Amino acid sequence: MATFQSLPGFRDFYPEDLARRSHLFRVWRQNARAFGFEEYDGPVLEPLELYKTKSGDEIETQLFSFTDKGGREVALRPEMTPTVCRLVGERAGSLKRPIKWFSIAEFYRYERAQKGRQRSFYQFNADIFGEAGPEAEIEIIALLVQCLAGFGLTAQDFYVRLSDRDLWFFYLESLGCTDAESRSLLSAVDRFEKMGDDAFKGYAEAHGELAPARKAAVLAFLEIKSLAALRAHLAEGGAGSGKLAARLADWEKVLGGLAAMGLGDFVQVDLGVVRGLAYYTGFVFEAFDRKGDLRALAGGGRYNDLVKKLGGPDLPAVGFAIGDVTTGILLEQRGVMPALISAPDVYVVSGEGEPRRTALGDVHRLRAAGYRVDYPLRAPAFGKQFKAASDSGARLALIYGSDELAKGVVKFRDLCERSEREIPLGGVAEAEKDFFCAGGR
RNA sequence: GCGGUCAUAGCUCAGUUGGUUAGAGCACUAGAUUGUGAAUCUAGGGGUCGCGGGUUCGAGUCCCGUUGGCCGCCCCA
Repeated sequence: MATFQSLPGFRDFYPEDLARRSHLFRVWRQNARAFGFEEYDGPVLEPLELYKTKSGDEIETQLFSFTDKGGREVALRPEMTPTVCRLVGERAGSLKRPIKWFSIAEFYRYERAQKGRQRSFYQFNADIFGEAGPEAEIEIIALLVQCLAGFGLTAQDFYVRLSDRDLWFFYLESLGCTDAESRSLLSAVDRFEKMGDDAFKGYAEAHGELAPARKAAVLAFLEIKSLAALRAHLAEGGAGSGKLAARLADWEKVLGGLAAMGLGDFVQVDLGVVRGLAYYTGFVFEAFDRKGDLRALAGGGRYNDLVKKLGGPDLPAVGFAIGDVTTGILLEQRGVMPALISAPDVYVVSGEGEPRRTALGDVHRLRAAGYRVDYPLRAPAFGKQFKAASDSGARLALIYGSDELAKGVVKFRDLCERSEREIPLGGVAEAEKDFFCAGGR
């Protein structure tokens, strides 16, 4: 049996594992629909160039890529964003705005697997296209919160850190930074939390030592953890700059909208988050567990230039993705992963011969009516069958024996109450209906 | 790509300074039990001890390599 193993970073999903995964998908799908998002999907295999165009040539080292038999350079999808940009871009002219789409799909990345990260994983992706205003951020962040809160997680379990790459650029510009310097500084900000002062080494190498005053300004800015602090900081710097003032107004809208939805406790201003991805153009956000011992649960932001860059029309967009691996770990940790046992509604016990034939007729009728019905394929002794009925987790057992048949009845046993009554043959479907509608389920 | 650590049954593990045919609990199957439930007793299936090589009269045990898991670094769309 040890001859073949699954590939590193790829998981087997035994029924109990798949039940957990399906639980995630169910909650995500249900909430996305509640928010008015439509589900889509795309190909698992895409042209390698699609990802190189979006992320640069180096990305290939992180991809499952190969040359197909037709000589095409292809890659298993490592993310959904380029695909959905293509889909939306192709029909942008005929799609009603705003375009609110979601998907649940499997992705592949050729990376070293570790805690919370596999080479194959699933993501819920949600995006809004065609709305450039901060109203789209409110909607997408609210969905992100609900896609975690929907499991029973609270603001004590996780939170969303909200930042803004535009704000950073405008701020650095007001400090006199060139565009190249700003980009380098943002990459330092991204690493600062983890690396401390070493994060600025890359900047020093490229642009010379960072002036102390400028560094102090950057550090003060990334420490900002509230809207009030941001407001005060910008006022202090005499941020009369129209750009900064306009961004601040957008911040007021986003945080005000989320507060109005009752989600204020889930969102934390945190300019220390910038996300390394160069394609983000405005607000960026990441969801983390409050204890901080897991990697990011979800990440997203605005990417107004990407659809165009990938060959589509000029279409503003904002979106996020949640992964199944870290989310699953968090749900287990917080004890909100339900016990997902798959029990039938009814277990049918029968004798051999005529009783069994009668039972099979009812088994099928009940199944066709939508009940989950199980029975032993090869009927063993009655004692065994009762144990099997009990083990199955079914609420009800139906008993077809020669004694019952002789009387024209079926025994209807409530396995929880351990009570039993007789119902007339042919009245089974109706009795089930009465039982389960009365709250027997 | 780099470092640490681990690997015995489906699961959790035991296995003596290297010594006969590798064990236990749980789980699974069957019987006791041809009509009433989580019990008990009995029996059974399931292992090339991750894989390969070396040392040795003899390796689950010692050595080397390799693959895989876990943890961390790089990266993280």
